[in-house]
Amino acid sequence: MIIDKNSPIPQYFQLQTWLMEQLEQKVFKPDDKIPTEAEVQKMTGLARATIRQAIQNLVNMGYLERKRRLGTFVIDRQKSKKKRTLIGVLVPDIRLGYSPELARGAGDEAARNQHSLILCNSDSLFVKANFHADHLIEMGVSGVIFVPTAASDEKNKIIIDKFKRKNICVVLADRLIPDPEVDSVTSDNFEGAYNLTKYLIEKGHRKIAITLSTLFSTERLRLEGYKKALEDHNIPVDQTIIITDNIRFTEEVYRKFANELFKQKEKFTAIFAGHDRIAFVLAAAAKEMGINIPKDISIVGYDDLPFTATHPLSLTTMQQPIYEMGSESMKLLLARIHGNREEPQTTVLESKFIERTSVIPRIR
Amino acid sequence: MIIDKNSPIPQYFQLQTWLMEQLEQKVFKPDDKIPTEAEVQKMTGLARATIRQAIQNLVNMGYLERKRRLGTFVIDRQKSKKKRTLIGVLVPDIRLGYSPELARGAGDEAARNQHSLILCNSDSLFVKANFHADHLIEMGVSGVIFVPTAASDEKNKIIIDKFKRKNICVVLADRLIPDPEVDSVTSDNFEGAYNLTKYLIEKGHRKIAITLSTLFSTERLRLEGYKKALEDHNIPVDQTIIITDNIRFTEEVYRKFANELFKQKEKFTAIFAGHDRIAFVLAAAAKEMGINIPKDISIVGYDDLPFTATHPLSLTTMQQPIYEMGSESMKLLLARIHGNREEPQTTVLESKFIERTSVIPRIR
DNA sequence: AATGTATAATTGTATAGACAAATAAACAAA
DNA sequence: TTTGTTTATTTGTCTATACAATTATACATT
Repeated sequence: MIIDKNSPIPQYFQLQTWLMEQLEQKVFKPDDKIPTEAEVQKMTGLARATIRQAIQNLVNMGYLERKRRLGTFVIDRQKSKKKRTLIGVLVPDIRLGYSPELARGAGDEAARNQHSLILCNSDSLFVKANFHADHLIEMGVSGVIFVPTAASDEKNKIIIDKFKRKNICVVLADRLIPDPEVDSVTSDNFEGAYNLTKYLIEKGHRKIAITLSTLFSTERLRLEGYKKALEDHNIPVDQTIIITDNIRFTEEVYRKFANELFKQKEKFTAIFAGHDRIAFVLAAAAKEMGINIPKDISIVGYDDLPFTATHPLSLTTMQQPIYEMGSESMKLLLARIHGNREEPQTTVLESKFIERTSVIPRIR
Repeated sequence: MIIDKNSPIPQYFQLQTWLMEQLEQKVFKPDDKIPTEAEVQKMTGLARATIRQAIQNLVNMGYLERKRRLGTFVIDRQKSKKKRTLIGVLVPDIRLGYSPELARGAGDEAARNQHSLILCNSDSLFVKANFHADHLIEMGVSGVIFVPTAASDEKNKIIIDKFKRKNICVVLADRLIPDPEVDSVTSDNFEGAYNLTKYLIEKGHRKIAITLSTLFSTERLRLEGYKKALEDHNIPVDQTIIITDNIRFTEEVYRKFANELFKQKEKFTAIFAGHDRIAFVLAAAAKEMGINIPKDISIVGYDDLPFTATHPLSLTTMQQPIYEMGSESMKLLLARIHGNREEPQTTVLESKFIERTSVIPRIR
C-alpha cells in the first residue's frame, strides 16, 4: 500500500517518512496511539523488524514513545517544546549604539516566554559573526536574532543559510539584506529621513549637508529619504555636501569628515547627521572651529539613544523604537519556532520625531 | 566469553556495556577501528543483529561511527566535544551604566575560551535576579557572573547559595557583599574616591558636597574615601552637604537632590557626584538655575563611561576598568570551573584618574 | 598519466520466526 | 475494600540468513 519494494529508498525509510507525514498532518494526533506493529505488518506486508526500525528511529528522534503492552504513542511536542530554549542574539557591539536597547527588548520578551538569550558581539565583521554562528549552533539554540554584518549581502546570507540548514529560525533586526528568506524587523528609515529633511526645509533651510556611512541599509535608506525630500521640494541635490563613505563609524573618521565639511561651511545652513553619535562628533568639531551650533548651523541626528536625551546639544532627532525592535524580533522568532509556516515578512516600525533645539529657523 | 546468556540483562546491552568499558579504558582508542561485526560474532557467538543493536546504540549516543566497507570507529570526543559551556551574566540593565562594557569584557574572554554567555537583566531587583537564577540553573550554566542586586546582603546570598547548591561557580562583579564565600572582582572605589577628593582639595576646594546613593557597596565606599580624604586634610565633614539616600538612580530623584543641594550653594565650591550620570543631571539642573559649571562650582564624577569622553561638560572623573572587570571575572570563573580549589579571593582593579576641565582651582 | 573496471571487505537493509517481559484488565480470594 | 492471580496483548530481545550498496584497492585500458 504505502511501500514501493522496487524503490531504491529503503523500505524502513519509506515507512518512517509515511509515519512522519501522518504525524505532521495530525492523522495520528498528539498522545494518540499509532497502529501496533502487528497492524502495520498487515497494512504494509513488511517484516516486523523493518517496521520496528522505522518506529525506533522516530522514537530516537523524539516523535514517538513506546509503552510496553500498550502500544506506541505520539509525543505531544507542544508540551515538551515548552521547554526553555536558548535564543542567540548577534549584535555588532553590546557597548555601542542601539545594541543594549535591542538586547534588552529581546531579553525581556524572551524572559516572558521562559527563554534565555545568548549574547554575541560581531563587531559587524563577517568572520566574528561566522565564528559565533558556529558556536550558537553547537550550543543548540532554537533561534537567532541577527543584525547583519558590514560584509556583502552574500556573506550575510552564508550565515543565515548556516542556521537554516540546521533548522534554526532567524530574524534579521534593524539592518536588511535583499531577499533574505527570513523575517526582518526594521524601522522606517526612508520615511524618517524624509520627514526630518522636510522639517529642515520647512524651517527655511535649502542647503542641507548630510554625513553618513553607506555601509548599512539603514543609513543608505536615510540618504534616499533625504534626496527624495529635496526632490519633492524642488531643491537640487548638491553632491559636494553629501559626505559619505563605505566605512565604519569611528570618531577619528568622522572628525575628518567634519573638517572636510566645515571647510565649505558657506555652502549649507543645516546638517543631517547619519545618526546621533555622528551629530555629536560634528558638533564637537564645529565648536573647536568656532562654529556655533545651532546659531550658525542647524543639525539633526537620528536614533535618539538614551544619552541623546540628556546631552546639552539638545539634538532634534528621529527616535527609533529600538526596544520594540528587539521585542518584536523575539516575538516573530518565537512564533516561527512554535511552527509558524507563513511567508517571511518584513516588519517596519514607526519612528518618532523628537523636536529639541538644535535647529533654528532660517528666514529667507 | 563476555556474554552471560542466562543473565536477565539483555545480551545486546551486555555487549554495549562491554564495548563502552573498552572505550573508557582506551582499549579501543579514539579514531581506532573496533572489531568488525563478523569478528565480534566469533568472539561472542551472538547473532549479527544483536551485535548491530549494541553498536547502533553507541553510534546513536555519539561514541562510535560506522563507515561502510571500512568498519566501525571510535569517535574522538575530546575533539568533537571540547566542552563548550554556558556562562550566565546577571547584570542590572544591559542598557545602563557599565553593564554593556562589563558584558563585552566577559563576552570576549568567554569567546576566546569557546564559551557562550547568557545575558540576564535583574534591574537590581531581587525577584528578577531570582527568576533568572532559576532559569540559568535550568539551562545548565557552568558558572555565573553576578552583579548583586539592591536587596539586602542576605537576599543576595540566597541567590549565590542557589547556584552553589547546584555546584555552579559564581563570581561577584563590581558590587561586593560581605563574606560572600565566592570570588569577587571590583575596583578600588575607596582609593579612587580618596584621590578624587584629594585632587579637589589640592585645587583649593575646602567645601565639597557629595551626592550619591548608599544602595550599593561601590558608592558607599566612595563616600568613605571622600570622608577619609577630608579627615586626612583636617577638613571637617559637613553633613548638610552630603546628600545621600537608599534609592536607585533615576533622573527625577537626582533632580530633586540637585534642587536640595543648590538651595545652599554658598555652602560649597565643588561637588563630588557619585557617578558620571549623576554629574550630568546635576550639571543640567545647575544650568537651568543659572549656575555656571565649572566657573561657579566645580564638579567631578566617577566611571568615565564612553559617553562621558565626548560629553561637552568635559567631566573630570575616575575611570573604572570595567572591560577588564568583565574579562577578569570571566577568567576567575573559568579557573574555578576548571577546578581551582583555592580560597575565594577579591580582586581589586585600579581606577585611572582622568583630568578634564570641570574643576577650576580655588584661590584662597 | 588519466580513466575505467573488477574485487573483496564491510556495513546496510530485509525476512521469518521465536520466546521474554511488562502490564492493563478481569477475576478471585482475603 | 483490599490484595493477589491470571490472562491477553504488546513491545523487547534474539537467532539465522540473504542480498544490496558502498568503496578502498588493485589492476586494466585508454
